[in-house]
Amino acid sequence: MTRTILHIDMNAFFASVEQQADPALRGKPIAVIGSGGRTIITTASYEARAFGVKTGMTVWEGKRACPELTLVVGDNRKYTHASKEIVKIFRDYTPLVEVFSIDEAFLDITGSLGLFGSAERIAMLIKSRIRHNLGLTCSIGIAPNKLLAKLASDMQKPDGLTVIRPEEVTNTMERTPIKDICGIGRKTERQLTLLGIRTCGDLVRFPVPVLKKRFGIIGERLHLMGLGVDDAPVVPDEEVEEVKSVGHSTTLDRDLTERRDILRCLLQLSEMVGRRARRYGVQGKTVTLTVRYTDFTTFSRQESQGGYINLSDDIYRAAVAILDSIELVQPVRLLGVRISSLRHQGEQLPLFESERKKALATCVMDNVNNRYGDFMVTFGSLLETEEKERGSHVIAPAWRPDGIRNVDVK
DNA sequence: TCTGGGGTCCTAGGACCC
DNA sequence: TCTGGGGTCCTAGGACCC
Repeated sequence: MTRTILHIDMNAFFASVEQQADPALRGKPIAVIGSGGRTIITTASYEARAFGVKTGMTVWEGKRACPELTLVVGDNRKYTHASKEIVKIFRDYTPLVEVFSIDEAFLDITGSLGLFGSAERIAMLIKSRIRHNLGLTCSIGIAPNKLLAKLASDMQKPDGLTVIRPEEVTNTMERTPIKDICGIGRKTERQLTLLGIRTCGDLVRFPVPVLKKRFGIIGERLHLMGLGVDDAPVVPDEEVEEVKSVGHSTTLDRDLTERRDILRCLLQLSEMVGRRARRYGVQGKTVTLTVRYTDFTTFSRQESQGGYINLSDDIYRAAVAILDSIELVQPVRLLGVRISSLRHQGEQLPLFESERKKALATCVMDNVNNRYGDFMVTFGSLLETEEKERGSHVIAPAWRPDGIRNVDVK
């Protein structure tokens, strides 16, 4: 049966939310950035894009492209709030809403067409309500599957509405560049280009066995992508799988060489990972430490623990143990801590008195921090840390209001 | 004055056990 | 006085997404 899928992509989401919140920013070139010393541009307003300011640029590059660029440090709470409001609107038209990221969603409206008339009408209603309630614009793609809907939403920006009808698929794909397909990144594009493949039309005509030999399992998928075929269902939030890992990493304001500086950073990261894991109610068996050197070479080392952990102190000890097994040969630019192989935490209290006390103290600390903000209460050694180095400068467009999802597009 | 941070999935090789 | 093979767990790295 033919499905009707909508993909909704908010236009310059973070920047638009900031412009709505502060009228003085409207109509101006602005860029939303992180709070760290070596941050990048997360989102540029359309006014800024006109000057060539792009996501991923350094602040300095952005300023060079557009000297009057206004920089705004991102505020996740604003975006989360806006995102939740938008998702509420989606749910008025179908229960099948898959929140793909903080500013993107797929809707399966196959069953809602009878009630609302047509896909275009639903799309127009959604656009007008988002504009009216939040002052934001979005681009919507309508197509028979997720791959094509996502492709369509990208075709007209900002404030676009693009339909790819089943009978138009072959024609559309013929001239679509492969890099426009969700799932074909820079590396794959380069490899395909070397094979003389530039459009989906080229991809479809290329022999599948050769693709399979070159790309393995992905090879077959690539062929289907080129055809515009995609059977992946829209998976509503309730059915989304459990989170598989919890991690934090940070690019330091300056490269570190001193062990005590590195340890302090690891403690801070371990605390952020632990607290989030405890909030999710999960424990991890594997701890991974990631290191990036000055010259950008990046590597990770992981170690399975004897049992499942989520106390900051336990994570910290594991991270330090891994650190001690490495010989650092350059100053450190980035550090990351992650736990994986997760399981749900049971209710049982630790067996030993000392462990029970540690768990209880952690719980009290979490409550204070959850209520009053990050790092109000924390380990003693963190208190020497500079104010600006503390806290979570997490600003990630892929971050989801409620947990994490499966990105699989097969 | 270079290059963020949150994730998922896949591959490949080694250890270990039967 | 032989050299197979399957299953599982673990580790490292890379591609991709927003």
